[in-house]
Amino acid sequence: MSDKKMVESITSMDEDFAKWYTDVVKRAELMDYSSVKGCMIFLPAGYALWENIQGLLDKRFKETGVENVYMPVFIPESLLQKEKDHVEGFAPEVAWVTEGGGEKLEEKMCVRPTSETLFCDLYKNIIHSYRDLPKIYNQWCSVVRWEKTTRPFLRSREFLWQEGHTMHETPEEAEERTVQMLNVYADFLKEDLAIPTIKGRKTDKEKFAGAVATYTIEAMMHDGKALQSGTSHNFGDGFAKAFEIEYTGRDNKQHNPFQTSWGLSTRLIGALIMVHGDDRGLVLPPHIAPTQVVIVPIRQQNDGVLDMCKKVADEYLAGLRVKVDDSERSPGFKFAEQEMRGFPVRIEIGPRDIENGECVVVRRDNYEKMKVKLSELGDYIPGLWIPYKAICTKERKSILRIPYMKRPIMKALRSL
RNA sequence: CGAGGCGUGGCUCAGUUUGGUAGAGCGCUGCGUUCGGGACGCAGAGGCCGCAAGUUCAAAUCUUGUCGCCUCGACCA
Repeated sequence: MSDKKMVESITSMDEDFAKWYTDVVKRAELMDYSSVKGCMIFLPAGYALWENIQGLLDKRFKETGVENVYMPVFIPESLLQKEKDHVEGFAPEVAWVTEGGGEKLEEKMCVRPTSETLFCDLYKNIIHSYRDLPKIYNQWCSVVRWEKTTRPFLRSREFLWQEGHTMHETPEEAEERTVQMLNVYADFLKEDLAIPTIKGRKTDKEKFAGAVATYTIEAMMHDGKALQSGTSHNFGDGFAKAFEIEYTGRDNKQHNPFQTSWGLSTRLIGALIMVHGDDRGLVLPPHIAPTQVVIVPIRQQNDGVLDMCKKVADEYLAGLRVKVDDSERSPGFKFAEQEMRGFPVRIEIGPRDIENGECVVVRRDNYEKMKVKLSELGDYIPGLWIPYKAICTKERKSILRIPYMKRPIMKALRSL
Protein backbone atom coordinates (compact mmCIF):
# COMPACT_ATOMS: atom_id res chain seq x y z
CA MET A 1 0.00 0.00 0.00
CA SER A 2 1.19 3.51 -0.76
CA ASP A 3 1.50 6.20 1.89
CA LYS A 4 -1.52 7.90 0.42
CA LYS A 5 -3.67 4.91 1.21
CA MET A 6 -2.18 4.49 4.65
CA VAL A 7 -3.67 7.84 5.61
CA GLU A 8 -7.12 6.30 5.50
CA SER A 9 -6.31 3.00 7.12
CA ILE A 10 -6.96 2.27 10.77
CA THR A 11 -4.38 2.15 13.55
CA SER A 12 -2.80 -1.26 14.05
CA MET A 13 -4.24 -3.07 17.08
CA ASP A 14 -0.83 -4.10 18.35
CA GLU A 15 0.43 -0.54 18.14
CA ASP A 16 -2.49 1.01 20.09
CA PHE A 17 -5.46 -1.21 20.89
CA ALA A 18 -7.65 1.61 22.24
CA LYS A 19 -7.05 3.73 19.15
CA TRP A 20 -7.67 0.74 16.89
CA TYR A 21 -11.03 0.22 18.60
CA THR A 22 -12.26 3.78 18.16
CA ASP A 23 -10.96 3.85 14.58
CA VAL A 24 -12.96 0.73 13.76
CA VAL A 25 -16.25 1.84 15.31
CA LYS A 26 -15.99 5.16 13.49
CA ARG A 27 -14.76 3.92 10.11
CA ALA A 28 -17.23 1.02 10.00
CA GLU A 29 -19.94 3.60 10.76
CA LEU A 30 -21.30 1.67 13.72
CA MET A 31 -21.76 4.79 15.85
CA ASP A 32 -21.27 8.51 16.01
CA TYR A 33 -20.87 11.01 18.80
CA SER A 34 -23.73 13.36 19.55
CA SER A 35 -24.05 16.77 21.17
CA VAL A 36 -25.34 14.94 24.24
CA LYS A 37 -22.31 14.50 26.44
CA GLY A 38 -21.48 10.92 27.28
CA CYS A 39 -24.13 9.48 24.96
CA MET A 40 -23.69 7.87 21.57
CA ILE A 41 -25.62 7.52 18.34
CA PHE A 42 -26.22 4.04 16.98
CA LEU A 43 -25.86 4.31 13.20
CA PRO A 44 -27.62 1.76 10.95
CA ALA A 45 -24.67 -0.66 10.87
CA GLY A 46 -24.39 -0.59 14.66
CA TYR A 47 -28.09 -0.73 15.40
CA ALA A 48 -28.53 -3.62 12.97
CA LEU A 49 -26.09 -5.61 15.10
CA TRP A 50 -28.20 -4.91 18.18
CA GLU A 51 -31.39 -5.89 16.32
CA ASN A 52 -29.84 -9.22 15.39
CA ILE A 53 -28.59 -9.77 18.94
CA GLN A 54 -32.10 -9.02 20.19
CA GLY A 55 -33.68 -11.42 17.73
CA LEU A 56 -31.42 -14.36 18.48
CA LEU A 57 -31.29 -13.86 22.25
CA ASP A 58 -35.01 -13.20 22.58
CA LYS A 59 -35.70 -16.50 20.85
CA ARG A 60 -33.52 -18.28 23.40
CA PHE A 61 -35.31 -16.45 26.23
CA LYS A 62 -38.75 -17.47 24.99
CA GLU A 63 -37.62 -21.10 24.85
CA THR A 64 -37.07 -20.93 28.62
CA GLY A 65 -40.48 -19.41 29.31
CA VAL A 66 -39.59 -15.72 29.39
CA GLU A 67 -42.35 -13.15 28.69
CA ASN A 68 -41.59 -9.59 27.61
CA VAL A 69 -43.05 -6.50 29.30
CA TYR A 70 -42.24 -2.80 29.32
CA MET A 71 -41.87 -0.72 32.47
CA PRO A 72 -41.77 3.09 32.97
CA VAL A 73 -38.52 4.94 32.36
CA PHE A 74 -38.89 6.91 35.65
CA ILE A 75 -38.61 5.68 39.21
CA PRO A 76 -39.94 7.78 42.14
CA GLU A 77 -37.32 8.43 44.79
CA SER A 78 -39.29 6.63 47.50
CA LEU A 79 -39.42 3.45 45.43
CA LEU A 80 -35.70 3.47 44.65
CA GLN A 81 -34.90 3.86 48.34
CA LYS A 82 -36.82 0.88 49.61
CA GLU A 83 -33.89 -1.51 49.47
CA LYS A 84 -30.91 -0.11 51.38
CA ASP A 85 -27.95 -1.79 49.62
CA HIS A 86 -29.52 -1.16 46.26
CA VAL A 87 -29.91 2.59 46.67
CA GLU A 88 -26.43 2.93 48.11
CA GLY A 89 -24.97 1.06 45.16
CA PHE A 90 -26.67 3.15 42.53
CA ALA A 91 -27.02 6.59 44.13
CA PRO A 92 -23.73 7.98 42.76
CA GLU A 93 -24.67 7.36 39.15
CA VAL A 94 -28.35 8.22 39.04
CA ALA A 95 -29.85 11.06 36.97
CA TRP A 96 -32.77 12.91 38.58
CA VAL A 97 -35.83 14.63 37.13
CA THR A 98 -36.99 17.43 39.41
CA GLU A 99 -39.31 19.43 37.16
CA GLY A 100 -42.17 18.63 34.82
CA GLY A 101 -44.50 20.86 32.85
CA GLY A 102 -42.69 23.89 34.19
CA GLU A 103 -43.39 23.01 37.81
CA LYS A 104 -41.22 21.48 40.48
CA LEU A 105 -42.21 17.88 41.18
CA GLU A 106 -43.52 16.98 44.63
CA GLU A 107 -41.29 13.94 44.54
CA LYS A 108 -38.26 13.77 42.31
CA MET A 109 -37.88 10.79 39.99
CA CYS A 110 -34.77 9.15 38.67
CA VAL A 111 -34.28 7.90 35.15
CA ARG A 112 -34.01 4.14 35.65
CA PRO A 113 -30.46 2.87 36.12
CA THR A 114 -32.02 -0.63 36.36
CA SER A 115 -35.58 -1.70 37.16
CA GLU A 116 -35.53 -4.08 40.14
CA THR A 117 -37.59 -1.64 42.19
CA LEU A 118 -40.24 -1.17 39.49
CA PHE A 119 -40.59 -4.90 39.00
CA CYS A 120 -40.91 -5.38 42.75
CA ASP A 121 -43.59 -2.71 42.82
CA LEU A 122 -45.46 -4.67 40.14
CA TYR A 123 -44.90 -8.09 41.68
CA LYS A 124 -46.23 -6.86 45.02
CA ASN A 125 -49.55 -6.28 43.29
CA ILE A 126 -49.80 -9.39 41.16
CA ILE A 127 -48.30 -12.14 43.33
CA HIS A 128 -50.68 -13.44 45.98
CA SER A 129 -50.52 -17.22 45.76
CA TYR A 130 -47.95 -19.89 44.98
CA ARG A 131 -50.13 -20.40 41.89
CA ASP A 132 -48.95 -16.94 40.68
CA LEU A 133 -45.34 -18.16 40.64
CA PRO A 134 -42.99 -18.21 38.94
CA LYS A 135 -43.04 -14.84 37.21
CA ILE A 136 -40.46 -14.70 34.43
CA TYR A 137 -40.52 -11.24 32.89
CA ASN A 138 -38.00 -9.43 30.75
CA GLN A 139 -37.82 -6.02 29.17
CA TRP A 140 -35.77 -4.61 26.29
CA CYS A 141 -35.07 -0.97 27.04
CA SER A 142 -32.43 1.64 27.70
CA VAL A 143 -31.12 2.66 31.10
CA VAL A 144 -29.17 5.68 32.30
CA ARG A 145 -26.11 5.74 34.53
CA TRP A 146 -24.23 8.99 34.96
CA GLU A 147 -20.80 7.73 34.00
CA LYS A 148 -17.81 10.02 34.27
CA THR A 149 -15.79 8.41 31.53
CA THR A 150 -17.39 6.96 28.43
CA ARG A 151 -16.33 4.81 25.48
CA PRO A 152 -18.37 3.76 22.43
CA PHE A 153 -20.48 0.67 23.22
CA LEU A 154 -18.37 -0.20 26.28
CA ARG A 155 -19.61 2.56 28.55
CA SER A 156 -22.05 5.40 27.88
CA ARG A 157 -24.51 7.33 30.00
CA GLU A 158 -27.46 5.78 28.24
CA PHE A 159 -27.19 2.24 26.94
CA LEU A 160 -29.53 -0.37 25.49
CA TRP A 161 -29.98 -3.69 27.21
CA GLN A 162 -32.42 -6.32 28.34
CA GLU A 163 -33.17 -6.91 31.98
CA GLY A 164 -34.94 -10.05 33.13
CA HIS A 165 -36.64 -10.10 36.54
CA THR A 166 -38.07 -13.27 37.96
CA MET A 167 -39.85 -14.39 41.14
CA HIS A 168 -39.84 -17.94 42.47
CA GLU A 169 -41.33 -20.06 45.19
CA THR A 170 -38.08 -21.49 46.57
CA PRO A 171 -34.45 -20.39 46.88
CA GLU A 172 -33.41 -23.48 44.93
CA GLU A 173 -35.66 -22.52 42.05
CA ALA A 174 -34.23 -18.98 42.03
CA GLU A 175 -30.67 -20.28 42.05
CA GLU A 176 -31.55 -22.64 39.22
CA ARG A 177 -32.96 -19.79 37.13
CA THR A 178 -29.92 -17.61 37.87
CA VAL A 179 -27.56 -20.28 36.55
CA GLN A 180 -29.88 -21.19 33.70
CA MET A 181 -29.83 -17.63 32.35
CA LEU A 182 -26.06 -17.39 32.73
CA ASN A 183 -25.87 -20.49 30.56
CA VAL A 184 -28.28 -19.00 28.03
CA TYR A 185 -25.89 -16.05 27.73
CA ALA A 186 -22.81 -18.24 27.46
CA ASP A 187 -24.41 -20.46 24.82
CA PHE A 188 -25.60 -17.46 22.86
CA LEU A 189 -22.13 -15.89 22.86
CA LYS A 190 -20.53 -19.16 21.88
CA GLU A 191 -22.95 -20.37 19.23
CA ASP A 192 -24.15 -17.14 17.66
CA LEU A 193 -21.32 -14.67 18.30
CA ALA A 194 -18.43 -17.16 18.32
CA ILE A 195 -17.20 -15.59 21.54
CA PRO A 196 -15.82 -18.01 24.13
CA THR A 197 -16.45 -16.99 27.73
CA ILE A 198 -15.49 -18.01 31.21
CA LYS A 199 -18.26 -18.30 33.77
CA GLY A 200 -17.60 -17.08 37.26
CA ARG A 201 -18.98 -15.62 40.44
CA LYS A 202 -18.31 -12.06 41.54
CA THR A 203 -16.65 -11.29 44.84
CA ASP A 204 -18.81 -9.76 47.57
CA LYS A 205 -17.32 -6.37 46.79
CA GLU A 206 -18.03 -6.63 43.06
CA LYS A 207 -21.48 -8.13 43.16
CA PHE A 208 -24.64 -6.24 42.23
CA ALA A 209 -26.04 -3.85 44.84
CA GLY A 210 -28.55 -5.85 46.86
CA ALA A 211 -27.75 -9.28 45.45
CA VAL A 212 -26.93 -12.46 47.34
CA ALA A 213 -24.79 -13.71 44.47
CA THR A 214 -23.76 -12.35 41.07
CA TYR A 215 -22.63 -14.65 38.29
CA THR A 216 -20.84 -13.33 35.22
CA ILE A 217 -19.55 -14.42 31.88
CA GLU A 218 -16.20 -12.88 31.04
CA ALA A 219 -14.89 -12.74 27.48
CA MET A 220 -11.25 -12.34 26.59
CA MET A 221 -10.34 -9.42 24.35
CA HIS A 222 -7.50 -9.37 21.86
CA ASP A 223 -5.36 -7.27 24.21
CA GLY A 224 -5.58 -9.87 26.99
CA LYS A 225 -8.15 -8.01 29.09
CA ALA A 226 -11.39 -9.59 30.21
CA LEU A 227 -14.73 -7.90 29.52
CA GLN A 228 -17.81 -8.56 31.62
CA SER A 229 -20.32 -9.53 28.97
CA GLY A 230 -23.41 -10.60 30.87
CA THR A 231 -24.49 -10.96 34.49
CA SER A 232 -27.06 -13.00 36.35
CA HIS A 233 -28.01 -12.21 39.95
CA ASN A 234 -29.65 -14.19 42.71
CA PHE A 235 -31.40 -11.79 45.09
CA GLY A 236 -32.69 -14.26 47.62
CA ASP A 237 -35.71 -12.74 49.33
CA GLY A 238 -34.07 -9.42 50.27
CA PHE A 239 -36.02 -7.24 47.87
CA ALA A 240 -39.20 -9.19 48.46
CA LYS A 241 -38.97 -8.40 52.16
CA ALA A 242 -38.11 -4.75 51.58
CA PHE A 243 -41.04 -4.40 49.19
CA GLU A 244 -43.35 -6.58 51.28
CA ILE A 245 -44.06 -9.04 48.49
CA GLU A 246 -45.88 -11.97 50.04
CA TYR A 247 -47.81 -14.94 48.78
CA THR A 248 -49.83 -17.70 50.38
CA GLY A 249 -47.92 -20.96 50.08
CA ARG A 250 -49.04 -24.53 49.68
CA ASP A 251 -49.00 -24.68 53.50
CA ASN A 252 -51.50 -21.81 53.72
CA LYS A 253 -48.85 -19.61 55.34
CA GLN A 254 -47.40 -16.27 54.12
CA HIS A 255 -43.99 -16.41 52.37
CA ASN A 256 -41.61 -14.04 50.57
CA PRO A 257 -40.77 -15.17 47.04
CA PHE A 258 -37.19 -15.50 45.80
CA GLN A 259 -35.93 -13.26 43.05
CA THR A 260 -33.41 -13.15 40.21
CA SER A 261 -32.37 -10.63 37.58
CA TRP A 262 -30.09 -10.88 34.58
CA GLY A 263 -28.92 -8.45 31.96
CA LEU A 264 -26.93 -8.13 28.78
CA SER A 265 -26.22 -4.83 27.07
CA THR A 266 -24.97 -3.17 23.90
CA ARG A 267 -21.54 -3.50 25.47
CA LEU A 268 -21.62 -6.89 23.78
CA ILE A 269 -21.13 -5.10 20.46
CA GLY A 270 -17.85 -3.81 21.88
CA ALA A 271 -16.86 -7.36 22.76
CA LEU A 272 -17.74 -8.53 19.27
CA ILE A 273 -15.45 -5.90 17.78
CA MET A 274 -12.55 -6.55 20.14
CA VAL A 275 -12.69 -10.34 19.99
CA HIS A 276 -12.95 -10.85 16.22
CA GLY A 277 -11.63 -7.66 14.62
CA ASP A 278 -8.26 -7.36 12.94
CA ASP A 279 -6.13 -4.62 11.41
CA ARG A 280 -8.40 -4.40 8.37
CA GLY A 281 -11.41 -3.71 10.58
CA LEU A 282 -14.47 -5.59 11.76
CA VAL A 283 -14.95 -9.32 11.48
CA LEU A 284 -18.59 -10.27 11.98
CA PRO A 285 -19.71 -13.81 12.75
CA PRO A 286 -22.36 -14.86 10.18
CA HIS A 287 -25.28 -15.34 12.58
CA ILE A 288 -25.39 -11.67 13.56
CA ALA A 289 -23.87 -10.09 10.46
CA PRO A 290 -26.50 -7.79 8.91
CA THR A 291 -24.98 -8.61 5.52
CA GLN A 292 -23.71 -12.18 5.38
CA VAL A 293 -22.55 -12.22 1.76
CA VAL A 294 -21.52 -9.34 -0.46
CA ILE A 295 -21.20 -9.84 -4.21
CA VAL A 296 -18.73 -7.69 -6.13
CA PRO A 297 -19.26 -7.47 -9.88
CA ILE A 298 -16.01 -7.14 -11.86
CA ARG A 299 -16.32 -5.01 -15.00
CA GLN A 300 -19.93 -4.44 -14.12
CA GLN A 301 -20.62 -2.36 -17.26
CA ASN A 302 -20.19 -5.53 -19.30
CA ASP A 303 -23.42 -7.01 -20.47
CA GLY A 304 -24.61 -9.62 -18.09
CA VAL A 305 -22.20 -9.23 -15.16
CA LEU A 306 -24.53 -7.26 -12.93
CA ASP A 307 -27.48 -9.38 -13.98
CA MET A 308 -25.56 -12.52 -13.11
CA CYS A 309 -24.71 -11.11 -9.66
CA LYS A 310 -28.36 -10.44 -8.97
CA LYS A 311 -29.33 -13.84 -10.28
CA VAL A 312 -26.80 -15.52 -7.97
CA ALA A 313 -28.14 -13.56 -5.02
CA ASP A 314 -31.76 -14.41 -5.75
CA GLU A 315 -31.48 -17.97 -6.97
CA TYR A 316 -28.40 -19.59 -5.46
CA LEU A 317 -28.22 -17.69 -2.17
CA ALA A 318 -31.89 -17.33 -1.31
CA GLY A 319 -32.41 -17.29 2.44
CA LEU A 320 -29.08 -15.65 3.17
CA ARG A 321 -28.63 -11.90 3.78
CA VAL A 322 -26.94 -10.94 0.51
CA LYS A 323 -25.96 -7.57 -0.93
CA VAL A 324 -24.79 -6.86 -4.47
CA ASP A 325 -22.35 -3.93 -4.44
CA ASP A 326 -23.16 -2.15 -7.69
CA SER A 327 -21.67 1.19 -6.63
CA GLU A 328 -19.35 2.86 -9.12
CA ARG A 329 -16.14 2.17 -7.25
CA SER A 330 -13.17 0.11 -8.28
CA PRO A 331 -13.17 -3.52 -7.13
CA GLY A 332 -10.11 -2.92 -4.96
CA PHE A 333 -11.86 -0.12 -3.14
CA LYS A 334 -14.90 -2.30 -2.54
CA PHE A 335 -12.77 -5.14 -1.17
CA ALA A 336 -11.09 -2.90 1.37
CA GLU A 337 -14.30 -1.17 2.36
CA GLN A 338 -16.24 -4.38 2.82
CA GLU A 339 -13.48 -6.02 4.83
CA MET A 340 -13.49 -2.97 7.08
CA ARG A 341 -17.23 -3.45 7.62
CA GLY A 342 -16.72 -7.09 8.48
CA PHE A 343 -18.97 -8.88 5.95
CA PRO A 344 -18.27 -12.61 6.54
CA VAL A 345 -18.07 -13.68 2.89
CA ARG A 346 -17.29 -11.89 -0.38
CA ILE A 347 -18.09 -13.28 -3.82
CA GLU A 348 -16.37 -11.89 -6.93
CA ILE A 349 -18.05 -12.41 -10.29
CA GLY A 350 -16.48 -11.25 -13.58
CA PRO A 351 -16.83 -12.07 -17.28
CA ARG A 352 -14.28 -14.91 -17.01
CA ASP A 353 -16.23 -16.49 -14.15
CA ILE A 354 -19.48 -16.34 -16.03
CA GLU A 355 -17.88 -18.17 -18.96
CA ASN A 356 -16.70 -20.90 -16.59
CA GLY A 357 -19.87 -20.98 -14.53
CA GLU A 358 -17.97 -20.22 -11.33
CA CYS A 359 -17.01 -17.40 -8.96
CA VAL A 360 -14.36 -16.45 -6.40
CA VAL A 361 -15.35 -16.79 -2.74
CA VAL A 362 -13.27 -15.03 -0.06
CA ARG A 363 -13.71 -15.52 3.68
CA ARG A 364 -13.34 -12.51 5.96
CA ASP A 365 -11.99 -14.39 8.99
CA ASN A 366 -8.90 -15.90 7.34
CA TYR A 367 -8.87 -14.39 3.81
CA GLU A 368 -9.05 -17.86 2.29
CA LYS A 369 -9.87 -17.59 -1.43
CA MET A 370 -11.71 -20.34 -3.31
CA LYS A 371 -13.10 -20.92 -6.81
CA VAL A 372 -16.62 -22.31 -6.51
CA LYS A 373 -19.15 -23.45 -9.13
CA LEU A 374 -22.10 -21.06 -9.15
CA SER A 375 -24.53 -23.94 -8.91
CA GLU A 376 -22.83 -25.23 -5.75
CA LEU A 377 -22.83 -21.90 -3.88
CA GLY A 378 -26.06 -22.58 -2.03
CA ASP A 379 -24.43 -25.44 -0.12
CA TYR A 380 -20.90 -24.07 0.01
CA ILE A 381 -21.61 -20.72 1.72
CA PRO A 382 -23.62 -21.98 4.71
CA GLY A 383 -20.89 -24.61 5.12
CA LEU A 384 -18.50 -21.76 5.86
CA TRP A 385 -20.54 -20.84 8.95
CA ILE A 386 -19.33 -23.90 10.84
CA PRO A 387 -15.70 -22.81 11.31
CA TYR A 388 -16.93 -19.68 13.03
CA LYS A 389 -18.39 -21.87 15.74
CA ALA A 390 -15.16 -23.81 15.93
CA ILE A 391 -13.36 -20.63 16.94
CA CYS A 392 -14.83 -21.08 20.40
CA THR A 393 -13.48 -24.46 21.30
CA LYS A 394 -10.14 -23.66 19.73
CA GLU A 395 -9.62 -20.33 21.44
CA ARG A 396 -11.06 -21.31 24.75
CA LYS A 397 -8.01 -23.44 25.37
CA SER A 398 -5.64 -20.67 24.39
CA ILE A 399 -7.41 -18.25 26.72
CA LEU A 400 -6.52 -20.37 29.70
CA ARG A 401 -2.89 -20.20 28.70
CA ILE A 402 -2.65 -16.44 28.35
CA PRO A 403 0.02 -15.49 30.89
CA TYR A 404 -0.77 -11.83 31.40
CA MET A 405 -4.37 -12.37 32.39
CA LYS A 406 -5.88 -9.33 33.98
CA ARG A 407 -7.47 -9.20 37.40
CA PRO A 408 -11.19 -9.59 36.56
CA ILE A 409 -10.71 -12.89 34.79
CA MET A 410 -8.51 -14.21 37.58
CA LYS A 411 -11.25 -13.50 40.07
CA ALA A 412 -13.79 -15.17 37.85
CA LEU A 413 -11.61 -18.24 37.66
CA ARG A 414 -10.75 -18.37 41.33
CA SER A 415 -14.36 -18.33 42.42
CA LEU A 416 -15.40 -21.17 40.16
C1' C B 1 -13.68 12.91 39.52
C1' G B 2 -7.73 13.12 39.19
C1' A B 3 -3.47 13.37 35.46
C1' G B 4 -2.15 14.22 30.39
C1' G B 5 -3.33 15.36 25.17
C1' C B 6 -6.33 17.56 21.26
C1' G B 7 -10.26 21.16 18.98
C1' U B 8 -8.52 24.86 11.68
C1' G B 9 -13.71 22.64 4.94
C1' G B 10 -16.87 15.90 5.51
C1' C B 11 -11.86 13.31 7.23
C1' U B 12 -6.41 13.53 8.57
C1' C B 13 -3.57 17.47 9.53
C1' A B 14 0.09 22.03 8.39
C1' G B 15 0.06 27.10 9.86
C1' U B 16 0.39 29.29 16.38
C1' U B 17 7.01 29.71 18.94
C1' U B 18 8.10 35.36 16.24
C1' G B 19 0.03 38.52 15.47
C1' G B 20 -0.42 41.01 9.08
C1' U B 21 -4.91 38.23 2.29
C1' A B 22 -7.19 30.64 5.10
C1' G B 23 -3.49 26.11 3.24
C1' A B 24 -2.42 20.68 1.71
C1' G B 25 -3.81 15.58 0.93
C1' C B 26 -7.97 12.55 0.97
C1' G B 27 -13.23 12.80 0.35
C1' C B 28 -17.37 15.44 -2.36
C1' U B 29 -19.89 17.40 -7.45
C1' G B 30 -19.75 17.22 -13.11
C1' C B 31 -17.78 15.03 -17.77
C1' G B 32 -14.76 11.26 -20.01
C1' U B 33 -11.56 6.96 -19.81
C1' U B 34 -11.35 2.69 -16.31
C1' C B 35 -12.66 -2.01 -13.35
C1' G B 36 -9.70 -9.68 -10.66
C1' G B 37 -6.68 -5.68 -4.05
C1' G B 38 -8.01 1.11 -2.09
C1' A B 39 -7.80 3.67 -10.83
C1' C B 40 -6.78 8.26 -13.81
C1' G B 41 -7.42 13.10 -16.49
C1' C B 42 -9.82 17.80 -16.75
C1' A B 43 -13.22 21.28 -14.50
C1' G B 44 -15.61 22.78 -9.79
C1' A B 45 -17.91 23.44 -4.78
C1' G B 46 -16.87 23.75 0.28
C1' G B 47 -13.90 26.93 6.34
C1' C B 48 -16.51 33.95 10.32
C1' C B 49 -9.97 28.47 12.53
C1' G B 50 -14.98 24.75 19.18
C1' C B 51 -17.50 28.95 21.86
C1' A B 52 -17.15 33.69 24.79
C1' A B 53 -14.72 37.79 26.72
C1' G B 54 -10.00 40.57 26.72
C1' U B 55 -5.15 42.82 24.67
C1' U B 56 -4.08 45.20 19.76
C1' C B 57 -4.36 49.53 14.18
C1' A B 58 -4.76 44.16 13.28
C1' A B 59 -5.97 37.60 16.51
C1' A B 60 -6.41 30.76 13.82
C1' U B 61 -1.85 32.75 16.32
C1' C B 62 -1.25 36.26 22.69
C1' U B 63 -4.36 36.24 27.77
C1' U B 64 -8.54 34.48 30.65
C1' G B 65 -12.81 31.67 30.92
C1' U B 66 -15.91 27.92 29.02
C1' C B 67 -17.65 23.59 26.20
C1' G B 68 -16.48 19.10 23.75
C1' C B 69 -13.54 14.81 22.40
C1' C B 70 -9.41 11.19 23.21
C1' U B 71 -5.90 8.32 26.48
C1' C B 72 -4.50 6.59 31.42
C1' G B 73 -6.24 6.04 36.58
C1' A B 74 -10.34 5.52 40.35
C1' C B 75 -15.69 3.78 39.84
C1' C B 76 -19.02 1.02 37.04
C1' A B 77 -23.10 -3.25 32.43
